[in-house]
Amino acid sequence: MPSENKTAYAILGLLCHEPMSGYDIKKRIQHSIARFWDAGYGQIYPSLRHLTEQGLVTVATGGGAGRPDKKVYSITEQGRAQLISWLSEPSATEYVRYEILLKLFFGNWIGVDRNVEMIKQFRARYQRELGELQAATRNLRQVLPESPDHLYFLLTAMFGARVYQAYLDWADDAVNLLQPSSGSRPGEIKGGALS
Amino acid sequence: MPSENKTAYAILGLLCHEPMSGYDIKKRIQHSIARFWDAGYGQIYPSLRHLTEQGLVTVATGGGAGRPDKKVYSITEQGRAQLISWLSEPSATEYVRYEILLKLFFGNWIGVDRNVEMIKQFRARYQRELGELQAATRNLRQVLPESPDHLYFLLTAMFGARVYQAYLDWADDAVNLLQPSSGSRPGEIKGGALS
DNA sequence: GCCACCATGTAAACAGTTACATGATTAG
DNA sequence: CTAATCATGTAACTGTTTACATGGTGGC
Repeated sequence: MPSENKTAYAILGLLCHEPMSGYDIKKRIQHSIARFWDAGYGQIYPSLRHLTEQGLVTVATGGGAGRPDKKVYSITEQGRAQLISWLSEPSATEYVRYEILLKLFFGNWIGVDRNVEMIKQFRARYQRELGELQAATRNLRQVLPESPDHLYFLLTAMFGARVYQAYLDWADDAVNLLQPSSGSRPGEIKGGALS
Repeated sequence: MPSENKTAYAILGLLCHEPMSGYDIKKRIQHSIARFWDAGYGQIYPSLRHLTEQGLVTVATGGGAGRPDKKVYSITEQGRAQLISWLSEPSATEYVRYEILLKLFFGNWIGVDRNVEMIKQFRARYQRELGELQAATRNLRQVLPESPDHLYFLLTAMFGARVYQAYLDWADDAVNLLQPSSGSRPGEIKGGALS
């Protein structure tokens, strides 16, 4: 998907908060933006080299006692300006790829039970994730008054919570539609999204 | 994203219903699976060639009066078997890329108003799409008793409706959090996803 | 005559994943 | 001693988008 390397902006954004190594960036991504924008080492290291060549970040090698090969990257004034400029532009439309829906769309070629099983697995996955997200959301809301810098993190967590909850609600609707026998009277569907 | 060409399975699935040209496939995708699995000509035509080479589909050139260069693709028994085998496998986890959340995550570097504006644009986009989806969903539900083959299409439409509604709800929460002044009392947030 | 739509494709660039390669340190 | 974690990177491959190229048909 050619655009202008959004992942590099993600890295720039993280470095805007504090200087870090590529390894640190990966970890930071993991428990912040990975749910909606993930990146592997195969993207991070080449991006850091590219950003360095462009003068948007600088490197400071070594330093840490006993581990001389650690490279700490810092954002430059130029990099900061570039990031802010990008942040102000309107964002591209969302890109999603739901293999489960693709399979389900052609679900009439396999048995109902197999489709139901797939949906239930999907549901279980996100029930777990929703639990974690809700805990994080509650936590962030509590500390908001003291540290308002967590506001934007909270917003993204809230997004996840809303969407994952929608996943669960849909999964329940779907199973009820496919297996009208188990649990609800035929034709009965609860929830407001259908009315 | 290496996997094993899921888009080819999408094409196979569409051809399983009825023989079509590459051009027809593109249009069919547009108003069926594009919301969760889109594909352009640059993927469709090469995929069709590949599928033909593998013997999963066959081509019938010409035929249509006055337009001799139309190629109609049909799925083979082998293709059908391959599709069904794939449908039965567990699906990979969902792949998403939300540029708006990436920008919002670094929202503290730009003004609150700009973030709010971005969220409102996001909201407007999906409000429109939700309207269309809900209309389609209502329609599909009505014709379900006569034509149960639309069941799986309905399920994917319901998914979209649920998720897009979640987008709208989140957008309202987010704007309220960022601008406590306009419309609601400070600290007040409606909706169940936060409690 | 022009524009929209039908219809097929290719090539280049870009984005992203996976597998590989290397080696130091630390906790059990 | 061995497993996990720290730490950096490359190369090959796959998937996707975009831009380009071509030409016919039908309506205004």
